[in-house]
Amino acid sequence: MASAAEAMPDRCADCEIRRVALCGQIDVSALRRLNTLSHTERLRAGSTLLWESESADVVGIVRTGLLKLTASLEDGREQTLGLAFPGDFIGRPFAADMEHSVTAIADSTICTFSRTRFEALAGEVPDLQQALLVRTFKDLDRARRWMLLLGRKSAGERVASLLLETAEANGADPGEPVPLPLSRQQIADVLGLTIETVSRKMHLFARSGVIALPSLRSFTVERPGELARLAA
Amino acid sequence: MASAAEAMPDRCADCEIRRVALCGQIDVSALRRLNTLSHTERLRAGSTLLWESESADVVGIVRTGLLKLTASLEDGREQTLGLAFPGDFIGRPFAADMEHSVTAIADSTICTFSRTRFEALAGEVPDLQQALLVRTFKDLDRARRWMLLLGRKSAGERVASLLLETAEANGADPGEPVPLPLSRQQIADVLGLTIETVSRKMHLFARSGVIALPSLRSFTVERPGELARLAA
DNA sequence: GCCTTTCTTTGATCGCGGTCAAATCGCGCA
DNA sequence: TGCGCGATTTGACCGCGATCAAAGAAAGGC
Repeated sequence: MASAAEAMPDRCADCEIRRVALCGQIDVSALRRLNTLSHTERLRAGSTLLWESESADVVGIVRTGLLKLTASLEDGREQTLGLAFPGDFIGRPFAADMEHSVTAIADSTICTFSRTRFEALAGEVPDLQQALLVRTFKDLDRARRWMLLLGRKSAGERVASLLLETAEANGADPGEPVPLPLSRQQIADVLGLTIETVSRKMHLFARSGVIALPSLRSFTVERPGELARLAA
Repeated sequence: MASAAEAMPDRCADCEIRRVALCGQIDVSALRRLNTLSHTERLRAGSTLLWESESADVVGIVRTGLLKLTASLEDGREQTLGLAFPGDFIGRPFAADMEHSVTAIADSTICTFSRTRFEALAGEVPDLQQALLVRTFKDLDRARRWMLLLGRKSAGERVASLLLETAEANGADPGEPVPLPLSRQQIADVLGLTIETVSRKMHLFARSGVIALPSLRSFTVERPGELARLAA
């Protein structure tokens, strides 16, 4: 039994993402302080939490759902810069303006914190700052690996790469259906392609027996080795 | 006059990058501790300091020169993921393996540190860790902005963007020559294009009077507004 | 259930940028 | 100054992926 001084906040006690998120890397007293700053934000699919080139006064940790980070050109062309899964950190401590928008793809809940108060707490809790640093390095490496895909891979290689990563992230065995949380347009925005090209390549792979497409929002990997080869 | 206890290390006293680098964000006593860990590494243009997918036991701060971060596919296609200018931090604290190579483009000098010792010091000096965090956020936003270029911009827009950024980074006025530290191949690797396309677009802009190409390794901006428009 | 709306698929065509090839430039060096 | 080699430019051509257009399939509303 934990004493009153060590009690974990109710909201955190049964939170499954604590084992993968920042808040699982700090001790209970720091967690209690972090929790006093936090508000739970519920976001419907399609609504935007933070806007590109506007100042943002909140940061947060994704609790449930799925969000995308995007940047756009004036003429409307859009590129998805990354996805934020449960446990991921969003927002920019120590910077006023956002360089990208953050929009919910699925209904999502986010533990949000005042940016300035989070910054202050990070300054006082080295474990928190270090966990955030390690996570940011991972995000940077993820972003850079995606640059190789965007700069040098063909359309087929891009689609195969995404399918492979999705299947692996789900730990799916060959033949087992893998949920696909993104629409065709969202896949195109992630891969830097058009919706038509995405559709064509997926059905090309399906016709050749590498994958199957049992429904719009799922797929199965029939020949993992071949899919890996196609991803280059 | 500083007392002996506060004396700045000789190597740092006259170092011009201290005002832009991590080492300028920490107090003198922490700087002295950091300095005791450091070795000066001299790198000839073309030689590689850190290798993709190999473990790295050093991190460092670029002092002079210019380096590139690159990732490759098995078949030899290469993408430049970023450039490291004087003051930039390279390497991955808290991670054993590199996800990209770090190669000198020009002769360079780097203050290097044992990765594990740097990690230990960062844990003891919150200012150091915070400065590294802020720098990493900036690197992440830089990388993500480049993703928009790689995913959604045309060849002409990519070339114009690079020329514009280079001119702005040099604070060059219209008509004034801007040094171009990259070869055509290196430009192509940064932009996700081929050398032929880069050459064609640069000469197209020169013929239309937007820029001039007085030498292979320099250019001038003749019509800044038009160049900005071309960058989209 | 049926209708509307939106998303996806498929087809036809076009143009950008890659590929292959050759000429030319520029720099180091004898 | 002329030579040699790598880097750059230029040309010809082609294929990939974008664009435009239309049909088909799901999803939501009444």
